[in-house]
Amino acid sequence: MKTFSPDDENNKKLVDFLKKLGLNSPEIKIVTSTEIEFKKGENVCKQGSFASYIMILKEGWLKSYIENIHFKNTIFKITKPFSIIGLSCLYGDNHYHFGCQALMPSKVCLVERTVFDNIIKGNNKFASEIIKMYSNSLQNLYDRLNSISNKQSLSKVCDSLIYLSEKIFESDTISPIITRRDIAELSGLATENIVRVLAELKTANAIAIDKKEITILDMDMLKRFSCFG
Amino acid sequence: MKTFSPDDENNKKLVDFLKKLGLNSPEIKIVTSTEIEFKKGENVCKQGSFASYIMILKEGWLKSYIENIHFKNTIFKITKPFSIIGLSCLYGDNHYHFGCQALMPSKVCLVERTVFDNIIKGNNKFASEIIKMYSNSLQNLYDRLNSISNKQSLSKVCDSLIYLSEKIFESDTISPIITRRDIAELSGLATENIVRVLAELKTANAIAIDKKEITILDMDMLKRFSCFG
DNA sequence: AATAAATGTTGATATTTATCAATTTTACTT
DNA sequence: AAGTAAAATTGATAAATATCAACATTTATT
Repeated sequence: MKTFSPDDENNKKLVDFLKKLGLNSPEIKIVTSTEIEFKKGENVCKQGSFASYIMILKEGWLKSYIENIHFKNTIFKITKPFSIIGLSCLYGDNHYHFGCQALMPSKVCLVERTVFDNIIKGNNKFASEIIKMYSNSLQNLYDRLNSISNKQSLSKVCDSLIYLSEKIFESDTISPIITRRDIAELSGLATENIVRVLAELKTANAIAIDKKEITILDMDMLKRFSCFG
Repeated sequence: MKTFSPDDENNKKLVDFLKKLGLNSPEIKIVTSTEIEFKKGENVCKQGSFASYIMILKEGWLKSYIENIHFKNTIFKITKPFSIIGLSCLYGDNHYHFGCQALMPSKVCLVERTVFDNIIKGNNKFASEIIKMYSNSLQNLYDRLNSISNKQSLSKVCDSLIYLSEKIFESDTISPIITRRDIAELSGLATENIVRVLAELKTANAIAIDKKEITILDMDMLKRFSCFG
């Protein structure tokens, strides 16, 4: 008698995801052969280090960020399964231009860059799907840049909350795995200001706060604040 | 007797560029069939409008930017021939997520999105080259985000000058087609601050200013300021 | 369960940058 | 070449945000 563990279930979903991207069974076998576990807070990749791998997030949550000299990070993406991380390093100067850290215990498949590249070159459907991911990544970065570069704190925080709710958690509730500091680094602000803006939004009944969990009560209001600048 | 105009010369270079990307003669014919001229200051594409075309810059210079409600733009890229613009719109929600304007009289080849997509799907070498461009675009956006989100004005301006000198003009001299306002929008600062920081850099003998033309005298110093944060 | 460590919160203050206003210089148009 | 428009510059001021310090709360560890 065969028993199904949560892991089997997850494996099946991963294979489905990869099939939809156009990979055949041998290719799927190749890209899922190396699996690594990361604890909460562990570095999945370090900015500046040699970019040997493209990573496929199989389980857990990650944050990708750019770090500057004074250890002040800018998070530009939160990722959930199943996502591919490191596409920007597929070509270029061979180094990761960003850091990536696990927000909770996570499992990641590592695929050597050259292997990944060869699959792309031999599989048009897959190449096309990868290009779609690049398009999305660029659009996401444009959105971040727009928010961070020419808006004020209230709008920035609203943008971050909208991003987390709509794009990441697909829920009114933002998981407590996201800290105030994460929101700060996502918004390009200091943590203390996040706390203050969140308090404002709570007073305006736009959000509810239960310890670290934030629930969006009035998305329209957040969007108005976001547009207002 | 055949006479060569500057335009013929330019056509030849464009064809060479496209050949290197892996396009064959019929494909080159297709992507260069529609050519449009833009005057200085004209919109090449407008943020929010329907994204029908991928654009190939054949002659001139363009700036790509994100505009917010209060008409405060953030330039994220300056482009010179030969560059492909609009790759982020190849898939997705069918709208340009950025605006693009001619910095001087420019010529652009328009390629319908679907046509471009079909070529990618049938030409592995070209797909691979396009993916390289996506990688570069992402890396450039990471750099911009890093500069704009967690540095101070001096460092931001240095980043912009380094970008313009090394990546764009490939010269110590930054062309006067770049205005103070352009540098401001590239750095995420107000124009008045750009003037002040440039004056500072001039005093420090890091740059020389002749009207609108800026010459970098001490790149090392700029890089130190850039890193300092 | 107790303790330590990390995260969150609040108020006061300093710093940075934007804005505004006035003027000069440069570029464009006829 | 004159006149107009656009861009650059300067100083003064206002606004926004970061920083610092002190403390509270939550989470992790033994």
